[in-house]
Amino acid sequence: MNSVPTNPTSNAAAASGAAGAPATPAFSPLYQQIKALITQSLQSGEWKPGELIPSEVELANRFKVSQGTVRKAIDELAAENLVVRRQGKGTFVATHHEARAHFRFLRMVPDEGVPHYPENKIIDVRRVRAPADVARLIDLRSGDPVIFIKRVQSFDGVPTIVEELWLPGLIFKGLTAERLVEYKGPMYGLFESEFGTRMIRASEQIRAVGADEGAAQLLNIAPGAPLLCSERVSFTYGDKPVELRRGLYLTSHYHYQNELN
Amino acid sequence: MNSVPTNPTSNAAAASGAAGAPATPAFSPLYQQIKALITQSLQSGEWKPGELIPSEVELANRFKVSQGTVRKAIDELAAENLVVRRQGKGTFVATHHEARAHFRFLRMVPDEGVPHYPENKIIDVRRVRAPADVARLIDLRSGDPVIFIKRVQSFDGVPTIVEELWLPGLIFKGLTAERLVEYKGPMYGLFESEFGTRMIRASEQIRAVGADEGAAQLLNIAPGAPLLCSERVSFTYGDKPVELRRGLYLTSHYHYQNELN
DNA sequence: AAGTGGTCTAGACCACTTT
DNA sequence: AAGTGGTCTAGACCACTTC
Repeated sequence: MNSVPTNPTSNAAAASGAAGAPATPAFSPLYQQIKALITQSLQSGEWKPGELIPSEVELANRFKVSQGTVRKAIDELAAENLVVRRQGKGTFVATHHEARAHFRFLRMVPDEGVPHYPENKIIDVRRVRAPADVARLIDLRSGDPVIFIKRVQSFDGVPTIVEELWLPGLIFKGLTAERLVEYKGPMYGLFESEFGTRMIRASEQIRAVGADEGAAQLLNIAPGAPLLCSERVSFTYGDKPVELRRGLYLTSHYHYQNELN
Repeated sequence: MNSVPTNPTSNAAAASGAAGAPATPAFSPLYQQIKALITQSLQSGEWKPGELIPSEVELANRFKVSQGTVRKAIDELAAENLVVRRQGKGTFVATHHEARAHFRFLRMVPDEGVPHYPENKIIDVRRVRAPADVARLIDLRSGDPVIFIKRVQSFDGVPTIVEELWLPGLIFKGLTAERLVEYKGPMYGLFESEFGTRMIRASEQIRAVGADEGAAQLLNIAPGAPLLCSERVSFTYGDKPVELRRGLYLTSHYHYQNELN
């Protein structure tokens, strides 16, 4: 990455390219460099989720650029949900410990009535070796240690979601079944608070399948009944995949809500 | 809406609120007003899909504001996919007649290989009266004239999608079966070119269901086989709903791809 | 060379929150 | 009153496209 210039003109000078320099150096706009620096501070934990980051003026002084340039950098981070702006207060590191964040990744909403968060029942937690398909998806090697979690989520007492999670063992080393059972709220909140790993985006593949025996029993439905089947890979900073989640969703009274923009 | 002030200070003056004025007038930032004016020109067809809109400098002169303010307005329109910026060329009205737009609304992609657009087979086209549930969703009254379209879409010759579309009869008056059959490419392209109605966003509800007799026959599968079931309402300018689309998707070799950001 | 969008700066003032 | 993000301006220069 380019270094941040100490005066406004040096970037332009660099961009013009001195004789003998590589043909196509990876130049980027100043505000992108600032954005990368701020992202680094987020990733390193210099500012933790929920905390206030330095003001625009302060960051502008620190990086020796104008406030407008810092502003543009933060604008993009806000658009990517990495930070949250609050007028008069400051800019905060985004966190999964907020109602507004809960339904960004959980898209199941009731056919009638207002969305609410499901209850959580942990079925199984194990330390195992990664199967080939799992390893490939979360950037590990076959046989690497992973944590396997199985759970059922219920809305108003009705079991609706069966999920299996695969997590890199190295990152989530201290994760215990007890902690998972006692924890209320989104698992991403737990990951962020206790393992310093914040999920920032996810990629999901959705299919329809017939319920297998196991799922049918857990969801209290007939085997073969149609279920939504989701395979999701979640990414943390640097587009690093750190979770594979396979879910079966009963869509009799809830549905997957998606906005196409 | 507020009128655009002819000098930079008048908006601030208005925002401070004269004595005796309503308590909470609906003031909005200048750039939002400019954005609304540009959107109006898009909606009215002053600039048609694919066309170049006036340059930032020209718009700034027209509206008597600075280029920066126009820029911020256009930035938001670009973020909402209403226009497309191209450096050195200008800003263009977005259109569905582009490869890049095709997969914004069609989320079915192959499990392996690169996404491509399906072939289209029109099964039925009728002018009917809107059932209550359809009318409610696209902002009509029960019994209002609607156009009903049924079609099957195939990837590589394999029928994969059965869709039923409901369109307000008033807006799509001249729509004929012949035109639909001969038209290649996304239907949204046809709607935009020939009916001046451009879809700008959609809201989708997804479920898993068992195939009914009709769908099973069209998709060449067994009745009861699991299918993705989507109900989508599409909106044009002003958040006006103008299409209801109900689809059944066979997800044996294709899946619904979704990015959670 | 001229025109377009893209970046960067500097300074002013506003709206909101806290002290 | 002081500090924060939000808006708006004016001017400079850059990168890209077209003539």
